[in-house]
Amino acid sequence: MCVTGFIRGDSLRITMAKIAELAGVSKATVSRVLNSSGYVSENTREKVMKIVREFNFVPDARAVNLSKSMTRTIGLVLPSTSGPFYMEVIRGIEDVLAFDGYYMLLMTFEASKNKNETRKKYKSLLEEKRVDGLIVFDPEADEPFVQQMARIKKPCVYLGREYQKIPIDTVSADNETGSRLMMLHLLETHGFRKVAFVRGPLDSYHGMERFKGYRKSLTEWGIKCDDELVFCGNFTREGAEMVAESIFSAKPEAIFASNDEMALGIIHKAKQLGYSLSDMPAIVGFDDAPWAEHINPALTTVRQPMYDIGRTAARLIMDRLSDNGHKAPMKVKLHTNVVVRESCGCFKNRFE
Amino acid sequence: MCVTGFIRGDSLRITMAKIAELAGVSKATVSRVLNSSGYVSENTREKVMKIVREFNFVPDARAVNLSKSMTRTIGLVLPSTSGPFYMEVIRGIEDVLAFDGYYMLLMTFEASKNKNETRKKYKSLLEEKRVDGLIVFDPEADEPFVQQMARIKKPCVYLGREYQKIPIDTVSADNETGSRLMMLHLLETHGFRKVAFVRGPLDSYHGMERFKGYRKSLTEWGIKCDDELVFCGNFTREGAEMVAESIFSAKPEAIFASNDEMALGIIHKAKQLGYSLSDMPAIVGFDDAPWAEHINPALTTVRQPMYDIGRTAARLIMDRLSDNGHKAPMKVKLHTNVVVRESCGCFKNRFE
DNA sequence: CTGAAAGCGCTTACAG
DNA sequence: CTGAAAGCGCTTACAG
Repeated sequence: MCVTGFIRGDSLRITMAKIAELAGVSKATVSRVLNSSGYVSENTREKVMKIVREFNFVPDARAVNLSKSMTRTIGLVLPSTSGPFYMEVIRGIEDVLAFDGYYMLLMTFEASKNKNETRKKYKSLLEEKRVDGLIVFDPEADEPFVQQMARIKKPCVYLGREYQKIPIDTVSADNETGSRLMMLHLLETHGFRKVAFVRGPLDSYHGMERFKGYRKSLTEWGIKCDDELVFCGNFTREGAEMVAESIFSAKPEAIFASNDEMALGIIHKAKQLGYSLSDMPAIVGFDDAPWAEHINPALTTVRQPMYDIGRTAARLIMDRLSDNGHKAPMKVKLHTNVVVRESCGCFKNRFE
Repeated sequence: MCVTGFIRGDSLRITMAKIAELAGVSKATVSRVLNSSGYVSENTREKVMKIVREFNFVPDARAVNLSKSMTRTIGLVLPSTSGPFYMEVIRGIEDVLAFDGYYMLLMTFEASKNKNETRKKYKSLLEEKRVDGLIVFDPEADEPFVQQMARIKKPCVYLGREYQKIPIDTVSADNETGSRLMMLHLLETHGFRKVAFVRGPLDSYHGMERFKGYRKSLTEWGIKCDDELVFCGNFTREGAEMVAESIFSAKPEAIFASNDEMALGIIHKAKQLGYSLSDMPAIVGFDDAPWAEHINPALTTVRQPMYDIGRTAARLIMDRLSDNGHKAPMKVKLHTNVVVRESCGCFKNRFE
């Protein structure tokens, strides 16, 4: 059986109409066979499947999407892919999406110069129905914008912040408490009293949260927050190396860098300045970067449950998609925890 | 002007037909305005845009895709997201896609148990026209399967391998030459003659390539390839730690682990066994993992240009998409290079 | 159990 | 410069 115009196995231009014609049935029947929906006699099912296989026919997803009014795709927006742990978020999300047969559209802020352009772009992902739902990690998005996102009334969860006043799903880790847990370790376990803090960029939401935790802890312990012990960084290693000397000259017992990159820079500088591992002040970070356990001394830091954040967010989206019930927005908050290694002074110099 | 059934700003159920009706023109005209295609009088353009803005109308991408017969989406398939450098590939690809206004659909092997299932899935991405093109990093895909991919006759580039006999675009880094460059460094610069090699899983294509480079170098230098110096690993740190002791007892001058994870495991074990940094044999890796420069000693390793691989692949796809010329498949091969740090013996113990 | 027909929401020649 | 109409390739009540 050779039909003019088509080559077997060439799925390029074959459509359901052709399959129907060749099988001697209607498009509706082919559709039923392919979707296992409605009744089809075993006989015609066979007949149809034979042709389908012969031509390796695969329905056009764009047409299916339009008809069924869905896409089986979830958008994911991340600040970057190179960050230490965004990959964990992706993994958490993919695990649940793959299970439900959904696809993931990935977009980052990295490739574009203008953040607001990127925001417009991810917003339209939802508006133009290119995705059924959206997961966004954009902690610098301001409230009016997030309000707009909420008004689209499509499944959308923001990661990393709570936006308490906005009716939108969020999943975040408690950065402030993370800071406080670290301070607890430094103040209680080690008995330090003079703890320096290296801030991130002042417009960073998480940087702010972490700093708040530091200050509140000091207050709780009745320690005055000394401005001389608070330093400005920009979350980069280089930036931290620049201020490292002035930090050292303030003679702190411990240095709390608000991310691991900066902690690394400070440790590096300390070595350059001739500090040995044993007389270096305690230096701790935040994030638990993939290399944090490998550096020398191994870095004590705060870990955010990135995988769980991704997983929880994806679950939330899937729920919204199936229930389509108008449940109240959820504000999920996950725990951070301190990963104790060597750089705080615990287990110091195990192999030396 | 309040139209029944619609709330301003509610883009949920408004379609082009409604916009046309409200603006008192035809759908065709609205389409022309929105796409800036064909002639439209300034007057009607204004009229239409006013309504469009008022209702925040965004055309349904699914319908556009179906009509225009495209999706502006490229699929990307990766072994995992947690690997050391896949993120670089993503970044390279995204940089060019974002520039051309394309979207990226990401899929990994990680979330699924069965590799062949995943292959079927990414193949259908192209068949069902969910994406316009596909970039695949799946070095374990066998030739018959890749043949099938080639026959789909849609833009598709395979990363990491050449598949010389198959007419399909590929972009890969030269792993074998990478190994040889490393061996050159070990043999020539350091004058080592007794170099152990730790293989990856035997079914790994890259593992094979790297091993070949090792053997060829030895042959070239007239050194007999001693089986006693070749060890089996599985690309994991734990696996390497298991064989580390037997490696040491063979007393090699240098140990070439065919990836960084294994090098790390061996270094770790060496420390545990009491080796000091100065009497440890040279230990080098492959991949340049993000933490490779941070460990102690800093790891000498081979670097693949992952960003360039991604970028090149995306460019290739974009070209295919615009030209739609039937140019011959391209086999792009990029260079690897040795990153010299401390673990080979160069700059040993700078800060000690 | 099966088919004719309308519909999903756009685009694009073709007339005028 | 603009509109009527066909088309993209499916799905889905509705009849029978």
